Amino acid sequence: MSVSDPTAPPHRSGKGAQLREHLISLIESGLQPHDRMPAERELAEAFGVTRLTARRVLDRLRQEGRVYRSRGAGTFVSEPRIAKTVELTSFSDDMRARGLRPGSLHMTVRLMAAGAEVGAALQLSPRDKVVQIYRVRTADDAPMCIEHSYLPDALVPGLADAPLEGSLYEALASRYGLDVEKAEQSIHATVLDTGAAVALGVPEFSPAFQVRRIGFDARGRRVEYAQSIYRADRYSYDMVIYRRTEG
Amino acid sequence: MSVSDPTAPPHRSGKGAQLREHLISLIESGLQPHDRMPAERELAEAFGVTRLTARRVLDRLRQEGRVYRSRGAGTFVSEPRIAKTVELTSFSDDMRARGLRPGSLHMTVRLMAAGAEVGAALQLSPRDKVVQIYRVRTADDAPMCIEHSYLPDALVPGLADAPLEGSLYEALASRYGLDVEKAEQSIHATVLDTGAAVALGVPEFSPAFQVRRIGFDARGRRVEYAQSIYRADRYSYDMVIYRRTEG
DNA sequence: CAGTGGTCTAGACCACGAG
DNA sequence: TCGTGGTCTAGACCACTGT
Repeated sequence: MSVSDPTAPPHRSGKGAQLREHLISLIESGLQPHDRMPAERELAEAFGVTRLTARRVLDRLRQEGRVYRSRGAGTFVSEPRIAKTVELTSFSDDMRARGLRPGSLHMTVRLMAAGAEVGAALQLSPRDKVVQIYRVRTADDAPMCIEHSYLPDALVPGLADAPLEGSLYEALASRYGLDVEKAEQSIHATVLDTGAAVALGVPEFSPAFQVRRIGFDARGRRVEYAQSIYRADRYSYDMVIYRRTEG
Repeated sequence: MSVSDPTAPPHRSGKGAQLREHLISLIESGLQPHDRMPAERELAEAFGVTRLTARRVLDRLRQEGRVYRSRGAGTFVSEPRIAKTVELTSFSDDMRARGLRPGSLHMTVRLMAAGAEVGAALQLSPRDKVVQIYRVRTADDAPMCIEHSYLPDALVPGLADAPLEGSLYEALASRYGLDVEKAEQSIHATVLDTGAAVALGVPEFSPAFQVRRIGFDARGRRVEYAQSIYRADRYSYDMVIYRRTEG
């Protein structure tokens, strides 16, 4: 069948992925918002797949907010997305999605004991070793947020010795085979204390987001605890959310 | 086949829904976190459904964060959720999920011209009529947020005359058949001005969330524009997010 | 009424994980 | 090697929408 490419991740090949690419280009260049998409049976015949395959692709596009579906009527192009779907992204990807160039300042990496707060978040003993990464993250070279990340040293041996560049998540994947698949995140509104205000280059007591995040891999292991402070004047949290489909 | 019940909404009946109920009770009472769930083929045979049906149910449980899946290994129970999945909820449901009793103070309802900001958000002419609903929302009788909601008068005729109690979304569904299925939401960190601080009963310049939301129905019509200010000392935004499954 | 999406059946082959 | 999830085929009946 010559369908498989052992180096490709799941989803990348397969008929569904090809149909998906076609539909996305259709949405982005051929159709207007609220235009009707081809019906499931139509797509199935035109692309030589079964209706189920066409359906899965359309369902995913709906989940992403690109189309909406109405039983008995059809599938329709959504209005252009002004906000991103809620998903887990690295700071780098997040900034690029906003049209900004990500960077880092003042990075320090060190090995330390987890202590109470980090230990509780990562479910380690307070005496267990963690790698702490401190960075001032920049967007178009201006400070955007202060980030403290903590990773269990047992999962990332030697990380403290090899300086990392760019995305931490990419480094975790390539060096340790660790993929952060899920995160629990809590966002608070706060104001900046003196130290944070200086680091971000804004006045003291400016409004800010405080984000605490625990990252999990596919097996449910706690891989990362991150605490970030974002400048509110440059950052807003935009999302598309859906009502639960059922009780 | 006697499967259908004309009064039941989609999903409520059907073999998938029954299997789902069984699996949820399994997760909540029979299994521990990281225990393996029955395999797809096993469930299919035990419940007299095809593997595809069992698979859809498990996939949905994964999407909700209740299980995680690993190719070649199996499907496993997730750790208890300490944060809610991101989904569109009414203020009332949100508060109840946090174990608080929702209420309202100082509600006023009036008919007004949309004007520039509301008109742009709802894609109406600035001279079109909208219903404005102002409420101070309470949790356990203490102020939690200030909310201004705007709805196109053409979609909710007479809403301004009949006082509403409880959830706005429930009233929209029961009186007008309007279901808000999707929302675009933008959250900013800010500090309270004098008027908002007085209404919420906290000091001036206290940190706060400002939330702007546009609600859409299943056909993509703009049904609601809401602007809310939440006290940061009582409110945090908690969520579970997932990494995109593919490029 | 015809056409649409929602659900389901009964199989199949593949890639991956663990023993 | 064997069981798992991931993908796919070729049909079917139902509920709902719009004409």
